[in-house]
Amino acid sequence: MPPSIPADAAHASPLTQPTAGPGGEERFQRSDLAQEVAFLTARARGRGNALANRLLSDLGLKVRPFAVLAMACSGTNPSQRELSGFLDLDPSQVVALVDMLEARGAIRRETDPRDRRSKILVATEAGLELYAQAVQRTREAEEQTLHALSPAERDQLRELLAKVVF
Amino acid sequence: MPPSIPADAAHASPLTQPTAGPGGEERFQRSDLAQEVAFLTARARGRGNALANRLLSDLGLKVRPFAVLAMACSGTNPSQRELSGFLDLDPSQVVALVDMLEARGAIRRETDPRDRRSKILVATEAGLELYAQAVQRTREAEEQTLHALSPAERDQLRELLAKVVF
DNA sequence: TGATAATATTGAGAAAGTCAATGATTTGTC
DNA sequence: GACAAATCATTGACTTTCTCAATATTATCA
Repeated sequence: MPPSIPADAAHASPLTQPTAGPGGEERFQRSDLAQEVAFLTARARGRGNALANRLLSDLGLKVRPFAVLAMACSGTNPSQRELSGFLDLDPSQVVALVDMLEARGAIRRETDPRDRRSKILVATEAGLELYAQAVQRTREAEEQTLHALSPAERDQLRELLAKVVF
Repeated sequence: MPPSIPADAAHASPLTQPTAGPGGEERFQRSDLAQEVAFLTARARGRGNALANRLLSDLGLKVRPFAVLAMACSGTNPSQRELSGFLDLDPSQVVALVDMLEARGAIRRETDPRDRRSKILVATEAGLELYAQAVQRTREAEEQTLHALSPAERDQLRELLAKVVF
């Protein structure tokens, strides 16, 4: 067996140290990609989403329906169009989510008297209760997701992200 | 026209001020949901992703393939399994992405001599050039996405997110 | 009044995510 | 050394999510 040192050097045979580090992924943390905010953000949202979905599952909810419910419970009386914009969802996706939550009796559609084309979402009593339960789960998810950050750092992160997206 | 003050208060008829504010979504920014880091993160990644995809489109790339290419170009010699973990993708998704990039001639699979089950990804010359082009696009996307933040704030954000996800 | 635009909705098709099964290979155990 | 169990890449089926065009209803504007 040859000493596993191929002849050419440039970029043809980087098989010299395939799995160098311990066993983890620390090896990748210095890559260009790992420095991109976009990558870090995607990873954070992926992890957070997965955890939140898990914690919400016993309520028969996922993150998306939760967001719609939360807005219906917010007292801001959003229309579906506004929700579509605020939650970055296609109008047709909002329809599906609202259908589901309305079928569960958590929210109601009320046609806006000012503009009878649009439907305003309002929470039912049951919806408010469901939301109260769900919020506990998402708070726990946030707690776990951000456990590496101090309270001050969490506020910092929240404010920086708010600056970015608003 | 009545003074638009419905008889019941609680949660039955919130049709009083459907579209109060100017025209935008400032109205929703004080909702509970808008305070959740998870929501802000999802929004940031959604916006950033969409922009990056747009800027990468003339290279025939999207964010996901770009990430795989970036790791193949990183000099860390990742296996597909490692990529799956690092990028939060199902192994089968990695297969599809690698197939595509390999068909384009941007990367190659090399079976790890230390473990002949796993394949290590390495960039070709053409892949390195493609990556160089692509990185310009993603830098521009990051620039635009984070335009509201100062350089110091961008570093802060990067470090906070890194703490969260690593 | 009539033309134009916006809202919710439907439906179709593409893309992405999830999961189980498989062949090849490695690792651990006797 | 042989055998069982675990791991990697891969395939395929399946579900969920995304994206887009078309439509009926209602508003807005000239």
